Amino acid sequence: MKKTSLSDIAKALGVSKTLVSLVLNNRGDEVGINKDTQKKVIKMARKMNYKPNMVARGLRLGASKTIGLIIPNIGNLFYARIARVIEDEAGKYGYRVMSASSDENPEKEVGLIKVLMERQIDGLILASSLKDRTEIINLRKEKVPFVLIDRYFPQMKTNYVIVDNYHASYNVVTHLINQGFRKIGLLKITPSYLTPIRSRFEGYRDALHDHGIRFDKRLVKEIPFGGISNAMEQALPELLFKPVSADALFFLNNDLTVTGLGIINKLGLRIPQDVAIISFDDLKLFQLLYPPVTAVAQPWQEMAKEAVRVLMQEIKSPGTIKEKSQVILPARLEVRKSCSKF
Amino acid sequence: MKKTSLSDIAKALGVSKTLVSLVLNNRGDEVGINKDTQKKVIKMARKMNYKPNMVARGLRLGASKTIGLIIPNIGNLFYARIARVIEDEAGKYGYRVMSASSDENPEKEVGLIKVLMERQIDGLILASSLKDRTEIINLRKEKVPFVLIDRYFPQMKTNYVIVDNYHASYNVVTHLINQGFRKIGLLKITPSYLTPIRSRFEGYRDALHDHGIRFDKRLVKEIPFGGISNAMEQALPELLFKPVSADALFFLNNDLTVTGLGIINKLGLRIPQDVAIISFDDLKLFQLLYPPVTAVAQPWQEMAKEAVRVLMQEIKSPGTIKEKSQVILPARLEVRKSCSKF
DNA sequence: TTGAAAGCGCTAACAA
DNA sequence: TTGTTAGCGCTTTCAA
Repeated sequence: MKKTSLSDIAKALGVSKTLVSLVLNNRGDEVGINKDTQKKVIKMARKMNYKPNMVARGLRLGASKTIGLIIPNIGNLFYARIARVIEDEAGKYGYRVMSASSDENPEKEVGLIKVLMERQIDGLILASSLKDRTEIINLRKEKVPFVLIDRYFPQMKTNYVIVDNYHASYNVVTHLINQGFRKIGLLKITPSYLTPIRSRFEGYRDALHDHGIRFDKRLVKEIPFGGISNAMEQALPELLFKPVSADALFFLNNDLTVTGLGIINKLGLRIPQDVAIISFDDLKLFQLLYPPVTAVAQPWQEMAKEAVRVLMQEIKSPGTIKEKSQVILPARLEVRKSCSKF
Repeated sequence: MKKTSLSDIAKALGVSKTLVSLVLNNRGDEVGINKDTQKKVIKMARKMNYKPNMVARGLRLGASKTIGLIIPNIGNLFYARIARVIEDEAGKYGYRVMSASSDENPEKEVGLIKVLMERQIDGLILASSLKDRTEIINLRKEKVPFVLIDRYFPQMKTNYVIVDNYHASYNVVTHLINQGFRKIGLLKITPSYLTPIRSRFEGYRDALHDHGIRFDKRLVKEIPFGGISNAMEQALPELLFKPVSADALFFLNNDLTVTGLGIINKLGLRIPQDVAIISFDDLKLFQLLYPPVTAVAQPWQEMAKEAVRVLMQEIKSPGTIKEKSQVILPARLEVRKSCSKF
């Protein structure tokens, strides 16, 4: 038993497809179709359990009512929450979302973009791990409406919604310095060309500089996305013991913090007496750790909402808006006990 | 500048669409198309930046190469991780996934099923919040291949991949009893008709019974999905203080545990001296809490993998397999210090 | 107030 | 070795 189509209904009723289509799209009155005919059509549609084929509709209309979402990893709570909000917001406009994880892998990301484009997405929200912007320039050439989130390309005029990483990081480091810490280790996720990572690094560097503390590159470690555990097992002792002897650690994402806390625990070090801790990206459980972990709470909800808003605007009036929407959201430092001296 | 289609290439080359289609689908040799012609076609396709329109292809072929995933909330790490694995696994077969969150709301879920069906998904993975199976019976009538995960319908012969909730829960409670706890509070998420919740409850009840402990319904609290915080603020004091005075709490999902821990903390109670804690569903940070939280680690990875495997099998040979795949995976109890009397 | 026909981009049967 | 034609299910002119 095949699915019923418009013409099945039309045939059953001895009318035309057009008529059925019109009625079922609530354009019956507008066009002036007999009320009774309308009733008949609707009744028959229900009786035959008709479900419109949105794919066919999309093909005809040239719009799939689907947006793509590419993020590093939907299995990371930061992005999972964003995905959730995007799903809800896009849903309000009748859009569904197809999401895909890039694993911070540029080649994979390029592949995903291609796949999603082939599936005729009407727009794309992208937390890109791309190194250079050529791929983004391509995107623009293809005329897909898109919005960058979390990461952007400073040299390019695109839509984006990001967090003010520089100041958030600057504030973190300033706070640590004010608390009396001087040897602040920084744990970056790679690839380190990602704009949030770079901005956070610059905030770190400038805050040190502005407080007269010399930058020591031994305090900065890069941790590859694909092998966090191993890299951290090696990096943390190097940072925490002689000769480097960091007295504070600043983790640049939630995975790093969680893994880092585990290792610090195993090493038998006390927080904050032996080492202070601050995390970029906040998790609920951070409040319940002993001691509670200070963290930068990112405005993920606003970011997702704004991204959808901007994308919908771009989809509605493609190209007409000359100035791109560029949104920079502040992050909040949640000071807890993991970074207080004494 | 519109996108290039097959016929654009055909026109540019003065050949037929068929030819182009055949070549681009790597069926050139099979059919026996001139090597040179093939080269020309491929070159022109590249030159014109051709991207196949999978929607049109899907319409023609009657297969979208898309599967739907409906879960309670992709913003919950348990489901986010599952979604990630499903994405990866389905990708291996050339499928993309469209996910949607039901918020444990049956009406919303029915709506989502409809929307996804309209979008011509080839299959559905469903962590259902439906109360009765009529909707699932409909699904079967529609002939969409589907697999239930996490939750199932005992009276129905469907594909499903679930966790052995009953025994996991039985083991938890037995462990608590062996540790000397007697007044074990149970915090269920609603709707409580969900099979995992029911099975866990039954495991709880039977374990108590088998150890000669009387079931006390005052020890069981239902927490609505939509208002966890408020409900817990009220429920926990009722459980923990007189006259009920629970000496242990068993939380039936990670949200409950996280919220619960926060409240216990605020109440100034010590774990496990004042109250022991066990969580259904494990989180990395549970190991780092003070004390570390005992938890049931669910095999989410296997569950997701199996679900995709079964679904792909069902899609490939629809209806031919008479016996449905029913997979029940064991869960592991990770004993930590939050539930030891010592 | 309704219908016929074209066409979105693709593939498959059949012909040449 | 290649082309013609039909049709997936839908909407939209245009005509009646």
